Amino acid sequence: MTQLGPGRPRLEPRRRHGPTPRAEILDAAAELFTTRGYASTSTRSIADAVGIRQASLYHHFAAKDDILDALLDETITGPLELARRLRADPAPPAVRLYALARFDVHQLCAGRWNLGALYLLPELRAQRFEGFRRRRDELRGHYEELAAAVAAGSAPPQAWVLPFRLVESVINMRSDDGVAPASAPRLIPDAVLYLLGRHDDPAEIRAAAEDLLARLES
Amino acid sequence: MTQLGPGRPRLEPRRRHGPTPRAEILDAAAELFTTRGYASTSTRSIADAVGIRQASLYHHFAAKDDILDALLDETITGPLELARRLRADPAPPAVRLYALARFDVHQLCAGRWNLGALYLLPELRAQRFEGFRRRRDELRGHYEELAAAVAAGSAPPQAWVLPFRLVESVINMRSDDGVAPASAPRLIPDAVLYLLGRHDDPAEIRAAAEDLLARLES
DNA sequence: ATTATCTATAGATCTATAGATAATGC
DNA sequence: ATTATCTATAGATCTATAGATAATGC
Repeated sequence: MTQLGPGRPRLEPRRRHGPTPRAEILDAAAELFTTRGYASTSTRSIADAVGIRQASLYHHFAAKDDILDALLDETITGPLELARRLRADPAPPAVRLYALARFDVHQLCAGRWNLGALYLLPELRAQRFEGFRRRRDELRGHYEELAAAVAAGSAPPQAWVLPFRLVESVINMRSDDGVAPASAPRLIPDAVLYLLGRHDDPAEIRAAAEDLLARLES
Repeated sequence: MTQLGPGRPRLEPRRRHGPTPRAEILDAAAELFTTRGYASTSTRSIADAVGIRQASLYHHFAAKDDILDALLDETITGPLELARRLRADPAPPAVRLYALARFDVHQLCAGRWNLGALYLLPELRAQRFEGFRRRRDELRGHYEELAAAVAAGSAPPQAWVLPFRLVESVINMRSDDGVAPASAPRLIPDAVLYLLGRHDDPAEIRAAAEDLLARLES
């Protein structure tokens, strides 16, 4: 069949396309966890979606928990690394905040599944996921620090807590509409600036943020 | 023991305080569903939290589904009824939108459990919960209609989709912080107006919205 | 008679482990 | 030898139903 390396051949053809069995499992789990829920998704249904036996999952992950944790880690790493780099960057805070929001919204929209929806799972309150929660709290702290530096006098008091929430809102939009809103990568960062009292045309900041992202990603 | 009416006495003392066994069950389920997840909460654990046997739940609800549906219905009814009344009200759109946001945020904050967190459960995509989804979509439509009427020229394009999302964000705040943010009932409605281009002091609109709510609730 | 509980249990899962098997690669 | 799969299954659930029981209220 489609034998790619060592190991006993599968009985079923490949149904997910990923570079490794691990990636195939993560892709299937991402779909099922986001559309049916984590606890409602059995390891059997993940295996079925991949085209392997239920027990074969355990060659790649020691427990069901670990599949969810791997997905969470994948999604938080990008924005968190970016936020850390932005912290030390000499660009103006408004440009840095715009860049972070734009990157984060794009990633939340671009993925094949709405992985951001996993962030709100009550299951993440368990001790098992403390590592993820801490990383996400750090990301939120970076947003708030940047937003506080950007906020102008006319903005509503405490508006600096809202940019992070506006970015998260694309998760809800995507969940309600079924597709990622095409306008979000521009609308949300623009709204972030506006809400913080920057009412001038954001074109300049937007362009500077794109340059900054290109610079930091290289 | 604390025998309040007909029926065989419980073996355990009451642990939840509600006017009826049904209310006790809903209270226990609200806590467990929001803190551990819907699918992760067994009917046994709900019964334990109430102080009855697992099978006794089924005297009050025909299925586990129905407990969740009852909770969802409780939370959407208030804002939805208000939004319907506001639609025909002669008050200015900004006052009506402020009133709706203020009422909704207050309810999301005031409840003993963070029931809004249930809205994002992937389980709600099942056919079973279509009724709830439709009611929530209607509420969202009311927000967008009012917001579009309020939006001033300087607001970011499509900003009218954001007020509903800002209101929802108190769910995430409450989930992340563990407690409802005390400032939210003022911050969020203020931010809604600000984001739609109304930058003048919101005190007047706020006062008018309070009056409107007092009038409509009587 | 009606009600709300109880006991007991069927039948269907579900996660994870043990150990066999069929490839590749040295 | 190493790897990725397979088969088989233990043991622990979990939801829902059947039917008994112990109150209240007419």
